Amino acid sequence: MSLRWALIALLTGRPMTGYDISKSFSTSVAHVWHAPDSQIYPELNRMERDGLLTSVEIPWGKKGTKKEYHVTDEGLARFREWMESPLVPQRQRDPAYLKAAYFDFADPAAVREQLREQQVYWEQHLEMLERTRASLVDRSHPTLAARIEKLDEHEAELAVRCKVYAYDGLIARARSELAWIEDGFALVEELSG
Amino acid sequence: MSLRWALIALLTGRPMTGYDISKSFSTSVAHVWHAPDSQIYPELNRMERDGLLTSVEIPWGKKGTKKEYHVTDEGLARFREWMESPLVPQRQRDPAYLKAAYFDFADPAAVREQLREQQVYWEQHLEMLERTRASLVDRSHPTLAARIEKLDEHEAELAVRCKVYAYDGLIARARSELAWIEDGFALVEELSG
DNA sequence: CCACTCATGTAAACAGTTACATGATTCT
DNA sequence: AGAATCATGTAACTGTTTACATGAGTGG
Repeated sequence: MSLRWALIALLTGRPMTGYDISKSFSTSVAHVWHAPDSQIYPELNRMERDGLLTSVEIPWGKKGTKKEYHVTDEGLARFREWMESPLVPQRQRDPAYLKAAYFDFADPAAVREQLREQQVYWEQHLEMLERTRASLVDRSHPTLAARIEKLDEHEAELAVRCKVYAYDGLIARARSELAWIEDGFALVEELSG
Repeated sequence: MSLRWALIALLTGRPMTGYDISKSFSTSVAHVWHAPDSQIYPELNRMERDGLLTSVEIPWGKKGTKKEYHVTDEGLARFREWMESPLVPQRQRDPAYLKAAYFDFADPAAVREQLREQQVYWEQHLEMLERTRASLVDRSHPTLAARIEKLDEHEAELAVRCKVYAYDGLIARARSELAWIEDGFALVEELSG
């Protein structure tokens, strides 16, 4: 259900077509919420049907049109409702921890290899998060820039702080994963030694 | 698919009935992988059909029987295969971060309330993780105790270290969440001030 | 005999993944 | 002319959640 709110959140910045949204979801939004095209387009249609969005047909090329989605008052009200409703704690379901608990069942070399892969992944992820955080602070981030255009300086500052706060959480998580992976290398030495 | 491996992982400790497993999944295993009864029983049947488990009918009371599941060699081999196969990085999909990025859309009092709830949840969760970690270190944890009975002291020590390592990761994550929530309280002061 | 635990599921709905499908437009 | 991008999906499948269903055994 959160996909719905992630879509509204994005569209409060500026109206977008399904394609624009889909591109955002494969870049910056993906840090907070991932979804493939095949989930986005049908959900946009359902949201329009439910009155949370309206769409404007925009000519594209000679014959084609594209649909630009706008958040309705109803959509914004529902978004606020969700924002203020209690957050249900996520159930733990991360294969990395499950595997770690049983590292003694696997070949230490294979474990080391997996740790290396995870390390590369999280290092790249962390770098991306830090780049995005910087683009929020200096307000060069395109979606943020579009959003804060409509706001006064005080409101803009608060909007930026919230986004930076979210990224700080993600960055802390990434660092914590990397520290844990580092400890994993020490553990695997014991397993093979 | 990881449910399957979580089930085998648990059953490598000792043979269990569906009910035992289901109880484990609502207590200690839930720290690493959550699943409800309605997912566990059908999966056990599929795993038996696929030759990963065998079951022994055990009389229960006067008329009834219960099924005790044992991991087969095939099951153990497949588990090792999974353990040594690359770990696909989890896509980010945590409503807490999505909400945080848009805190400026919500009433600060509502945000503060949610932060408090999250704080209570993570504090309790952390306490439970630390209790479980302690029971692994002193080897009083029932599933672990059953598992290490079959092992020599060196192997037992390694098995314990792996489980402790997994819990250390979960504990670090919980602490990181709590620190982030703490920062959230500071942020919400700015939003309402 | 009543409540609780033990025991095992089914059914429907929802969320998410993977693979496939198609055609127009713009850039080189 | 061909490649890349813009644009929008459908279909089949897997995984997860929620609600419901049922009955035997055990302890007070």
